[in-house]
Amino acid sequence: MSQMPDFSVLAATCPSRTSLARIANKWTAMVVSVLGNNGLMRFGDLRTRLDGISGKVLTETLRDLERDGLVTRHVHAEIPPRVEYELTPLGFTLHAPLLALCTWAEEHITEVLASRERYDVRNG
Amino acid sequence: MSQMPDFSVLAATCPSRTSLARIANKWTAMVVSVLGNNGLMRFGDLRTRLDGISGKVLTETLRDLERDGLVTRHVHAEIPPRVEYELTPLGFTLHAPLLALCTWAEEHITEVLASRERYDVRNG
DNA sequence: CGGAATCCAGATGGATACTG
DNA sequence: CAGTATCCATCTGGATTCCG
Repeated sequence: MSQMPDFSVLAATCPSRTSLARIANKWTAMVVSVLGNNGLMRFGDLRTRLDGISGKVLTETLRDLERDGLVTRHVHAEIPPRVEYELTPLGFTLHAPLLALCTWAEEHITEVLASRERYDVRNG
Repeated sequence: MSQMPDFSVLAATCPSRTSLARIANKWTAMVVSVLGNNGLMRFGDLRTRLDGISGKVLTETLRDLERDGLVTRHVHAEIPPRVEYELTPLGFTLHAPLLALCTWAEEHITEVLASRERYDVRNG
């Protein structure tokens, strides 16, 4: 039978690590979660939903996701312009895992905050 | 019935976003994956396993994980010193989700690389 | 051995102004 | 509206050195 090359994110020069760096990222998790929940979304709506993100960072995040094949960009020839984004099938395979991270953060923040307080009291 | 406060990572000032920023991170994903697979591990072994990580970054990552209650640090009074790390029960709840991200990167890197090439040809 | 401290180059990210 | 371009402050992370 044919042999798949062995990729490991643990190897410093393995290309898979560059992909991990993109998906294991705060904004990526939020963008993929929101796009996965809502389907097609305009740039501006995405920006509003991801409270606090700057236009520059959202643009860069979306462009990187598009480059990796996780998001599709739809430009409409209208004035004013309308640009919409949606997950590709590949991107959608990340929706559940990344949404899980967002949900984890929300569900466990009370424990995390308590741990931080204990840690900060013990130390400086 | 009692009411849980609503936490949302989508809200810029919600503390859960600080927790998401910590867990949705390349090195966190790798550290938690490796610790979850191997149990108790020495600092040096972890450093060797996470090929390419600098001592400084590994120290900081582990300290932040410890502060958030995801990792425990065990210091042994020996010469030379031995320091071991392991996931807490809370940290272990992240093992499967974060390992899934590492595995995703390895399993889909071929598609991702192909997409990057197409993108780079179309654009500059 | 497992750090802490220091130094420093480069990446990141915000604010602002401008454009099709 | 959805960017792009520019400027600039901050953060990140590597390399090196030193210590218990």
